[in-house]
Amino acid sequence: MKTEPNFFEKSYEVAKLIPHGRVTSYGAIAKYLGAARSARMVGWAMNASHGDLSIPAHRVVNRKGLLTGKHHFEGTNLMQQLLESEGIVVVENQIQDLSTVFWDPNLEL
DNA sequence: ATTCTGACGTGGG
DNA sequence: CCCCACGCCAGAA
Repeated sequence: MKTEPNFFEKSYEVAKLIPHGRVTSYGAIAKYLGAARSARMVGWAMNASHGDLSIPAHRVVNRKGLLTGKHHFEGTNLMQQLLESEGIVVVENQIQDLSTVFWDPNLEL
């Protein structure tokens, strides 16, 4: 692989480490990986892991708490449905009380 | 090789 | 908080 496999590997690891009922941002993960400038690559990693149900990609949103990636999931509200199923309040693709449900790997780990 | 786009983030206004 | 511009890396056309 040309790119650092550790980047993707860690992305999956962190995603799996996200507690139930919590969410994090791509930038937080990217920063934890040491690639804060490549937050987009985290999203790309999630896309690659899209086939792995063990990776709760629905718990990963952008820093605004907006479900930007819901469009990549099946249907149109699967991501929101999953989040609400975990007790997270979501309105119009926007996570409410983000500061409460937010989970930062750098902070918690 | 060049250009654009994209599950993003930050800084200035 | 919003809007605008730039940076960032990887992949597709």
